Amino acid sequence: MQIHIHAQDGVPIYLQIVQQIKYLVASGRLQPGEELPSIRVLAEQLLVNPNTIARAYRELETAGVVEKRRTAGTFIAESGSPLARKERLKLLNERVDQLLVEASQMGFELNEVLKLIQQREHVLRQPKKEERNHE
Amino acid sequence: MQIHIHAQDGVPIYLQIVQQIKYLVASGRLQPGEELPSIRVLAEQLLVNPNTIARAYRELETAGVVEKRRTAGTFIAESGSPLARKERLKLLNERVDQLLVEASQMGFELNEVLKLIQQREHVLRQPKKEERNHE
DNA sequence: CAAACTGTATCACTTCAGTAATACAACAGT
DNA sequence: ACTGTTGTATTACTGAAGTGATACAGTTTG
Repeated sequence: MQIHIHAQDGVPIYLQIVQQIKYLVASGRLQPGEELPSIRVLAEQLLVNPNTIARAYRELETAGVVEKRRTAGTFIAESGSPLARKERLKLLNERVDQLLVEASQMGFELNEVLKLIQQREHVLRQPKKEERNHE
Repeated sequence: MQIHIHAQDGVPIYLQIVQQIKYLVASGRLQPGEELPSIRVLAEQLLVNPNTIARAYRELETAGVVEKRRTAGTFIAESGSPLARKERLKLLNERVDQLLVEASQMGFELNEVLKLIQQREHVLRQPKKEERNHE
């Protein structure tokens, strides 16, 4: 599994991991049921403390992205997050609000935002080999 | 100017101020050229240290929302942020990506996201007196 | 020029987020 | 049962973020 840590990006390591795994799942490059590297293995690979990986995995589990089986390992969860639709909608609403306020601040029109979203969605759904610059 | 601080929300005071002022500008309730309360006055009103307000105003100035005139006060900036379009697009792209990944994680389809955005935009653009629950 | 107002700068205190070292507990396979 | 693998828990260090006390530096205006 390809995960890259950018040391002094300001973004904490465990969060970089969380985000990248979410990307991988969202784009289908990690499939439900698939096993993730064990905490220690990934820790060694990325040269960080196992606790840091453990934390990332814990967050991913809370978010419903991943499922931990006691002594067997960590796996991509079967379906989407088990949160109630109402909860999810509330969360999504907050995100959308943030986005719209920022966009408005930056002087973008609604149409531009919508167009941009369709473009990015397209990119996310059809990840080609060339296209992996996510920063 | 109506700003409310929720003490232990986890969100730092200066950020709450920044966000609320951005909302007020984005929704047109604060107009370009309008003067903000002086640092000390707002500090007293909100019962926080003047430094905290100063910080909020500084961030807003950096973001291009606000303009400080040495000894005259702080005012809503005339036009949108002066950032180059390219910069703004890059920022917006990041936000959009985040949103889409989260939405996908939560099991939402593109159409639902788009619809939601149009709803929220409508709310932001037409703020009625009754409609000021932004949390 | 003194008083009253702007925003600014410096420094110190406190808390907490991020990370690490290290020891623990459960299960699988030989 | 032993060994090696999981993930877990406890504790401690460190640096940065958030806030505050307090002093500074320009304008305006009486």
